[in-house]
Amino acid sequence: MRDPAPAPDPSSRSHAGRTEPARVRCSNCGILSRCLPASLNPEQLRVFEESMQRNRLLGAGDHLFRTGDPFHALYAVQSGCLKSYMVDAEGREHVLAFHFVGEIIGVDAIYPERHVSSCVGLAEQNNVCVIPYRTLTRLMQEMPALQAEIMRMMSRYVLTSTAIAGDFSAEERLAAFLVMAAARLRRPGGWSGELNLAMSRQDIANFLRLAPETVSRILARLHKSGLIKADRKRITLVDPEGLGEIAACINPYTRHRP
Amino acid sequence: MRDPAPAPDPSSRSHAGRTEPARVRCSNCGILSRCLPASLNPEQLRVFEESMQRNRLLGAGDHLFRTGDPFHALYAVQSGCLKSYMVDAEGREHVLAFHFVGEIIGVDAIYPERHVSSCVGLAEQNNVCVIPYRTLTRLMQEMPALQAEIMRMMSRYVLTSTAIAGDFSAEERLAAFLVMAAARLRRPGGWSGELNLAMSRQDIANFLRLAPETVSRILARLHKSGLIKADRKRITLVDPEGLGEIAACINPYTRHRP
DNA sequence: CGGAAGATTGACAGTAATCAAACGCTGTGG
DNA sequence: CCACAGCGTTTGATTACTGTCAATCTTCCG
Repeated sequence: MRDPAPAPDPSSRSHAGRTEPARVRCSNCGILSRCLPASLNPEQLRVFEESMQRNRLLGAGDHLFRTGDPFHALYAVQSGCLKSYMVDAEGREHVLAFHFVGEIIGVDAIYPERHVSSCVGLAEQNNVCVIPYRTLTRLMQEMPALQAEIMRMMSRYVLTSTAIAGDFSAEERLAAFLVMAAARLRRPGGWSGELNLAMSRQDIANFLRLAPETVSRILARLHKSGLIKADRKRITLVDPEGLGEIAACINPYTRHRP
Repeated sequence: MRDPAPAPDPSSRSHAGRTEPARVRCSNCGILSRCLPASLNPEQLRVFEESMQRNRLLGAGDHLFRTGDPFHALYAVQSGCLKSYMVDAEGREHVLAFHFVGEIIGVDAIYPERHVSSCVGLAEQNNVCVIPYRTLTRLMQEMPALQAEIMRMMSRYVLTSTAIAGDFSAEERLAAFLVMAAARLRRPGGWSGELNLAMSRQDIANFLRLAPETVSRILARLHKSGLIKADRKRITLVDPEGLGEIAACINPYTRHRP
C-alpha cells in the first residue's frame, strides 16, 4: 500500500499533481509478475503496452470514478490502495472491496456498462493503469494467455466476494480480513509480518459490515491474546497460524492455490 | 425452478435416471435467449453445440460436483434449480448461490482449478448442460460475441455476490432475495407474480446468513403487511413495489440494466 | 394411519450496534 | 516550541436485532 512503490515509472515522480504521468511500460514495471499481462511474451507485452491509456495518479480521497459514470476501462493498481464503495438510499456506506497492488478494478461495471460503485484512493499516492475495455476484449482474442489471466482474475474476484459474504462472527471476519490482506500485500520476495493498512477503521468496518467500535474492540482483543500487534494503521501479525485458525472458515487465498 | 421446463429436449424425458440424456441442441433450446450462446449466429451456434458434452440430469439432492473435485467444465442450467454451498470447519453450511434457469455454474472454480464449493440439485429434475472449459476458452477466441457474453456473465456474478454481502437488515436481505428471485425467474413472456421456490427455508437462511426461524418470522411479517402471500414454497409477490422499496439498497437486477 | 422432516411460533439469550465520552495523534498558529 | 483544534480511535454502558432452544403444527410418505 504505502510501501515504497515497486520501481515506479520515473515520470510518475511528478507527484502531487493530477498532471498526468507518462504511460507506464509494463516491461519495466516492478509488479508485472503480479499483474494482468504477467504471462505475455515480450512481443505481446509490447502490444499490450501500446493499448494502454495514460496512467492516473490519485491522492488520498481522489476518485477514480463514481456511481453512474459510464464504463470504459478497467484499472490495474500499480501502487497505492483504493476502495470501491456504494452509498445506499439510507446513506449508509458499503465498502465492496479494497484494491491492492496488482489487482484489477471495475469488473462489476462490465455487465451494467456503467459504474455501480465509486472508487477512491486511500493511500497518499495511488497510481493506476488504465486499460480501455474495448481494447482489452480485442487483445483477449489474440492472446490466449491474456484471456486465461482475465478469467482467473474474475474467478478470484468471485471467490473473495463470497468469502466475506458468509455467515461468520465478527472475529472470524476480521481475522480473515487480516490474513487476506497479508496474503495480498505479500511480496514475492518475502515478508516481515507487518501490515501498513491504508484504510481507516471505519473503512474496515464498512467492509466487514461491523461498527468501527467493534473493529477496535476485536483488534484490542486479538492484541491481548498475543495474535497481533495493533498500533493504529500499523498491524503486525505476531501469530499468523493462530489467526488463520480463527479464520479457518473463510480465506480462499490460503486454502486453494492452483 | 420447478415450472414446466421450457421446451426440454425430448430425450431428457428419460427422467428418473442418471441415464444420460442425449446432447441438447442449443438451437432448439427454449432458454437459448437467456443462455450463454444467445448472441451467436447460426453457424457459431452449431460449432458451440458440437463442443458440448452430454447433459447431466440431477434429481433433488444429487450432486453436480463436490468440494475438492477437479475443475473441467462450467455448467448451464437448462431446467431446475441448484445451490452451491460450502461446509466450514465448524460444520456450518454456507450457501454461496442459487442457480436458476439460464445461469452458469462453476466460475468460482476457474482460478483454483478445482471446486471450492459443492453443487446440488434442488428441484426434482435439474438438467444442466456441460461446457468443457478448455473448449470454451478456445471458442471464446474465435467468437467475440461469446467472449463478451462470458465477461458480462462473470461481471453479473460479481454484482450479485456483493449485493447480499452488504450490511443490510434481515428484512432488507430477504426482500431483496425475493425481488431478485422474481427477476431471475421471470420469463420474457410475462409473469404472474407467483414464485415457486425450489429451496427450503433452511437454504434461504443459509444463503442470507439468517436462522431459518428468522426467515419464517419475516415472511410472516411481510405476509401480514400484505406485501406477499407466503404458503410454503409458493410465494406470491402481492406488492412488488413495496418489496422493492424495502430492498432499495441492494438489487443490482432492478437498478442497473444495460 | 403414523412417523419423520420441515415450517411456524414462542420464550429467552447473546452478539454486535448504538449512544456517549475520553483519549491520542496530527497539523496549525501563536 | 508549545497550545489548541479537529479528527479518528478507543473504551464504557446500554439497547436491540437476531440466534438459540423448545414446543407445536403441517405436510409428506411409507
